[in-house]
Amino acid sequence: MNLRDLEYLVAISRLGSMARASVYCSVSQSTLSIQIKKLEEELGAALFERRSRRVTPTRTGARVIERCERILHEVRGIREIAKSESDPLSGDLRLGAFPTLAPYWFPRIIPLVKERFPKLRLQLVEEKTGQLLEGLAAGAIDCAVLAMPVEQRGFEHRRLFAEPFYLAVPRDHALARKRGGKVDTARLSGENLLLLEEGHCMRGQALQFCASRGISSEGSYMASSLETLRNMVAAGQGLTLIPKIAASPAAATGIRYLSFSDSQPRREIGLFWRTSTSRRELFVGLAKAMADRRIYS
Amino acid sequence: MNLRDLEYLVAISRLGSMARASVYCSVSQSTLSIQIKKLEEELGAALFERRSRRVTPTRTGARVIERCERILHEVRGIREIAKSESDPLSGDLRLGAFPTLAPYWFPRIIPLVKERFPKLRLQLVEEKTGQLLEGLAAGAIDCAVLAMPVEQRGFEHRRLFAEPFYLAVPRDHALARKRGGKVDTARLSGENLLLLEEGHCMRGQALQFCASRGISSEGSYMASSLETLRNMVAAGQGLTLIPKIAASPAAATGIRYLSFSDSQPRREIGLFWRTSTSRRELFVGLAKAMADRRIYS
DNA sequence: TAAAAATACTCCATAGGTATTTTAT
DNA sequence: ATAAAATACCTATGGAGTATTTTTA
Repeated sequence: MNLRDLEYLVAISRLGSMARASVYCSVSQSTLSIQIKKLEEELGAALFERRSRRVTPTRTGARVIERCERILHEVRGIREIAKSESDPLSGDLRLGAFPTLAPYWFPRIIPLVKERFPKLRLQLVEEKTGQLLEGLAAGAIDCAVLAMPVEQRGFEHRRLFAEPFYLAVPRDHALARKRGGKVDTARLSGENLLLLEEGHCMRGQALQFCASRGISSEGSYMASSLETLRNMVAAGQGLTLIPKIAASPAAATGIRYLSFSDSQPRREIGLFWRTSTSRRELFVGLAKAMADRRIYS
Repeated sequence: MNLRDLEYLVAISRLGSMARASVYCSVSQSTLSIQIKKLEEELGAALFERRSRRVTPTRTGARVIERCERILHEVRGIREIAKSESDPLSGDLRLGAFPTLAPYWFPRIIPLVKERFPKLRLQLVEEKTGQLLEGLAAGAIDCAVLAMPVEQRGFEHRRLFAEPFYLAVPRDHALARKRGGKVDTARLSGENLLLLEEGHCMRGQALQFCASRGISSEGSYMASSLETLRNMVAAGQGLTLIPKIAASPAAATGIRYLSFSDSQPRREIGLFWRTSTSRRELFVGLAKAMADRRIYS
């Protein structure tokens, strides 16, 4: 059996004649005659009654042809799907980002994607880096915005931007009074740096920052979000690092954000996808658009 | 595109590997690789992502494979239909009969068919001969019980039985008093023979009977059924012919049925089907069973 | 290095064509 | 006599095989 055979069946049934159907199918009459005969032999049942002026389906044939029509409809559906998604800039796109970036960054790139890739249906996924990598590897996510570097193999990426961390201090803290809003890391010894809980990539970055500068990070409490950290700082529990994108003035109640007068800690952000993807072209384009766009308003 | 290709798609998707799917499909790995590539080219879309350890469907591929599974399910359905109906003694059978036979004969052959052709689903159609011939020719009816001869070409038949006509007379009629329940056609001149309306094959038979024996048949009223004719006879409106099968004692209220002492009028009944049918075997068998069965209890 | 897919080539089964015969009206 | 399907015979496309190369972890 063969999809073409099914088309023959339907055509013969519709036109009531093998000769006419052969014209419709652009094959010879003998081809139809032979193919139908073969199919009947394969199925072990007569599908058509050959009459003098016309060919009519048998009862069995009629039931078979009904199904053929459904099948051919599904096949047309397959071609439609392929056609509509053959444009690499269309279709569903599941984009992941980690929690200390996602809520601040997603709102800014949604309009960008809408404008530059209007046929893309964007689905946003906020997960910690570990989950994102799993999802990416499993194919549940198409691409993800991650802090670099990423150890796991099998991914390709484009760098999007580097983002500085600010030091968040209580408004009434001694450091907050430094003019210029800058602080020297040497001044931080003895301060308590508040950290996010395990699993957040930013926790690692903060720990690295502490380690490289001999700062204590024996946080008695671990926050599960930047917002909690911010509240803790405002409540005078300690200091913390806040990525620039999350340090909007509107969220500065009771807090001052200081940059560093010596070396600025930062995170490098990239867009990652599976090396094996068939949508590489799209992802490269996306990354380019995302890198071009000014993130900080 | 090709049904086999669709099976390949599904197998690869299920097994996550072309090599494993090739074993499952009993073809070589290269065959799958090539066929899938061709299909992807034909559709203009990537269906699988080739990764180092496994092959996974792309978004498009997943949607296509969904449809493939439906299609393959329908195809299995086609094979099922063919298998279940490949037994010529099974399936639906639309059997027609004309109105002066159908209501008396159908009840007697239903048990016969049930017993001898248990897998046959019998559908009974009662129509006048003209309609039956049309339905038969159009394929709406598979076979029909008709009074012979049938002029129209394209049909084959087997004779089932010959059925005598009785003369129905009012119980108090002079003819009813003849001993032995027999009547000579010579005694019928001057009697009024009641007829069925146009379209009933039995009307033609009755007219022929009248013509061949010089009997008047200027019926002022034409009945639409044997039951009406019977009522009219009982009411003393005239005489009529009644086929033996319809002349049960239970239906004899106020009526006597007489046979003829000279030549007995009769109708010959046969089972007819299209010459082009693919179920000839079944119809011949059916006719044989019907002819064997004693009709009159 | 190993495991998988892709490629190169060869072969042949079969869909398809043309010409002709058979069948049924 | 005509119109349609079936058949005979030939061609060629493309599905499938084996052997090998490429790719990626």
